[in-house]
Amino acid sequence: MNIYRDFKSKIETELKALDLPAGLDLSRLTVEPPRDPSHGDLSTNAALVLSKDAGQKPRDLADKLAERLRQLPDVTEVTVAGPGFVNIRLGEGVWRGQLAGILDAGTKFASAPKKGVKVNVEYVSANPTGPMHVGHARGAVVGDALARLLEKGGYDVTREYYINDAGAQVDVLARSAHLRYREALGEDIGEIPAGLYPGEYLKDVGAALASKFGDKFAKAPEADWLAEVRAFAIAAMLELIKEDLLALGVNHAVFASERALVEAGKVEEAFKALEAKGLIYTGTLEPPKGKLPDDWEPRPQVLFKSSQFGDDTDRPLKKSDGSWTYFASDIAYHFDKYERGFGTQIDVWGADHGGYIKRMQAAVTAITEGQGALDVKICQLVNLTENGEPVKMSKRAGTFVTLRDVVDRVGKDVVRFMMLTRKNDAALDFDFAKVKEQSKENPVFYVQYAHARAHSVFRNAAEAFPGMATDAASLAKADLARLTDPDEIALIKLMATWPRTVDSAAEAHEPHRVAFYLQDVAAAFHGLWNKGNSDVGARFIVAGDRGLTEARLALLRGVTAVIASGLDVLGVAPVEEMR
RNA sequence: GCACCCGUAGCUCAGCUGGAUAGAGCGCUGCCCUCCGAAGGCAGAGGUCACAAGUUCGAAUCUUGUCGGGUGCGCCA
Repeated sequence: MNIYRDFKSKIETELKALDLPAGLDLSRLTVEPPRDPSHGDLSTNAALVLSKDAGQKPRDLADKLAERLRQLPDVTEVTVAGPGFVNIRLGEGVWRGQLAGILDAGTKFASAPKKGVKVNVEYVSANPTGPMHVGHARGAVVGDALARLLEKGGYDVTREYYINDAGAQVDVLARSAHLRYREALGEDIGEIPAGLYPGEYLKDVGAALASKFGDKFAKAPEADWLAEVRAFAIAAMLELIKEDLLALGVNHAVFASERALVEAGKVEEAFKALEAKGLIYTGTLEPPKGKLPDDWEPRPQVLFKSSQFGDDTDRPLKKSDGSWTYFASDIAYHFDKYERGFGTQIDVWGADHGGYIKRMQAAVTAITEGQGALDVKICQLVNLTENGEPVKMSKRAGTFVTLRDVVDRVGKDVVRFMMLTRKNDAALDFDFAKVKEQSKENPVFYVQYAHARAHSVFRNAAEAFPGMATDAASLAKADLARLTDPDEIALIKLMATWPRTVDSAAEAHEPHRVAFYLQDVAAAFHGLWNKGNSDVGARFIVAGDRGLTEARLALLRGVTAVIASGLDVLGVAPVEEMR
């Protein structure tokens, strides 16, 4: 249920009855809560948007529309304001009905009907060469919350992880693991040579290799063991990564292997598809302006005409030794996703990949002939601090903060919520001390506290009114007409915008909006609560008035449902007590 | 040099894809607990939305330019 959407279609119906020219463009028509509640409950810009095509002055058109809207049931007042806004006020019964609907639907309240649209969200996709660090956490949370948000918005979502297991870095991994393997066999390997991964986590892999292969590969030339050791090490690293992701509550349905893609000939296929469209040629790129790389020299390369699709320059698909670039296999991967039915694709990348967006979108447009759409969400850096002091991170000094460290220290719910308190493309501060603080400065606490506070009332109600049922189904039968306080109605109105929030956040691919919405709901709730401090009659539990108490508990039930529903989108568990 | 992101209250940030008098937290000032959790709330002060043009009924939001900050920039993934 979405009251704003319902009224939009009602308004469209009334517009049709106004005898306006046919074929009006209604795409810009909006029905939303006005910023200033004193203007009304709903506001539409219909007259402003349509006046030109309708050949009427906005105010005249607005007056005619207003006259018709006044006839609708539930509408108590319609006014025309400003340049031609039509403001509608609804009876309180409508809002109480919204609350009843929330109690009925519970956490499913804002779940949109299935759209039958497949969306692929690819996120994390960290190289399988070691455990994940904090930098990966944000992408993991943003991607996962986005997937949950889209599901709630009615999309058919697939969560995917692209394993970069075909490049040079996994060969380095294999060599590093082989060294640890010799170490496990008792050899003194000394210092880890530069260029190899020094991490301790590879010791386990070395030991496992030793028990699996014995000394079979100890003295063998690299060509004999590279493929086997590489596959073994990659598998081990993926297990590590999956454990870390699980600790964060992140679970991908599909792990797509770059190597498998290459071996299946998909890169070749994608290349030929582009070639057939005349988008491949051999040429020499202009040198980059400004600082030239030291070893720059002009070279002919196999290029894709990405500049025809909005990119700044054409991009190479093959290295000079004839092998594919990473870009080439990435095109194949995105084409593969398209062929698997994903017309809408979303990638969540780290900030350092910003320069890669245009070429990837160009490639998707080209190879799907404009049918596929790729949105890329870039996650900016997370600045870790402890009481305001930056946490220094250095791989060499061993002060490297892994994702697991952070989750173990503050818990997955705190990490998840905090990562969503900023737009993904803005940098984020994460202070170890602050995120555990129990005060209103800490948004995680503030929202959880609201949920817990409401539950404390349910617990206390049983004492004040023995036998009173506080479950949603029972409270739905309460006489909601007892809710007359303007702040109570205002809270219901805010809850009624939850489906709207889901829709718009899902459409914009912006899960952070949910986190902000929850803070608004929590604030409205805390405000209502505090009215009870000075005015005993304003409390939720009113001694001697069972009916009023039931009605207010119904309101609280609605609040907990909306908060729990919102937290669920973020992947955060609601708490009922905070002792 | 080019591209992308950013510039909103003293500070940290929202702003519902163009709407009406631009919001919240922190900090500052003044209030509210014999009482459901004060781990909270109420009120006040604080703004040329970096700047300048443009688009239109209407711009923090879209276009262009300028200034300031960040990131990236031919065979790394």
